[in-house]
Amino acid sequence: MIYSSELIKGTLKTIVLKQLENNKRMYGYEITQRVKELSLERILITEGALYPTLHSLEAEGLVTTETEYIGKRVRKYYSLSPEGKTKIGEKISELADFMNTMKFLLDINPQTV
Amino acid sequence: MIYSSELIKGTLKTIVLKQLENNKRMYGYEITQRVKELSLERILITEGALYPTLHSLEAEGLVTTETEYIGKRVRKYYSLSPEGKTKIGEKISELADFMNTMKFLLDINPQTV
DNA sequence: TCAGATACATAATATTCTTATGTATATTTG
DNA sequence: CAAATATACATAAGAATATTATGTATCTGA
Repeated sequence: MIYSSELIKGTLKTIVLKQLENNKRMYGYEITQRVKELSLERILITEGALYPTLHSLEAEGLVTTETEYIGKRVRKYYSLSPEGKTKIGEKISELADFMNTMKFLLDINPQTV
Repeated sequence: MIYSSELIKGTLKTIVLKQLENNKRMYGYEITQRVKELSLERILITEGALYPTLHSLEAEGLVTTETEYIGKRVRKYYSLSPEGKTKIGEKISELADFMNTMKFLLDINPQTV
């Protein structure tokens, strides 16, 4: 089951920044594959969503980039900037808090996983 | 702290439908006030977001409406349709599942609340 | 009386997604 | 070895849905 896209809206930047926090340096395609794998195929980030998001994060100064060539193919690596490192902590706190509020609002009981 | 609007995107219909499940019959303004109260002022639904959403839910057949006059002032009550009752269960399941995936992706530890 | 709350609605604008398209290289498989 | 698939970037048109602003009107409390 793939999550409906509305759900992912609003969390995409957080997901991307978190991957960069975990892995130091990643390129776009790698992020989509990693998230697909970690989410057991349930979060599929399309290219049309990913690249504008990465460009936006760069414009906000939250990530920095380095372009490399692997053979003849270009690859653009992204890393968290110092501001990005601060931001990801804030975003995760806010999301965690929001999820607790949603659980309460929607009567979702904690699961024993 | 008010949640950033991006977070609420994608969950607004679920929040509204859940309130209607809990309270059988509510009008728009009442929903905004109830959600504001239950969320401890952290989820503020604006009118520009609420009314188009309610109209959309009606167009989808998930809610039915009755208009009443309280004195001279009109009030439009919303109730879940049978399809809406089914839908809210599905939406909450999906959201609960999504939140578990997000916790895992973002290394959010369960809180002892 | 008059400010603020109640109660609906819509329009212009912004954001951000989906879907489609474009370009190109690398790898796997029949 | 040819063709399909995967890798890898990017942008544009269109859709969905939010913000912000505006409009109308009634009710209530200080």
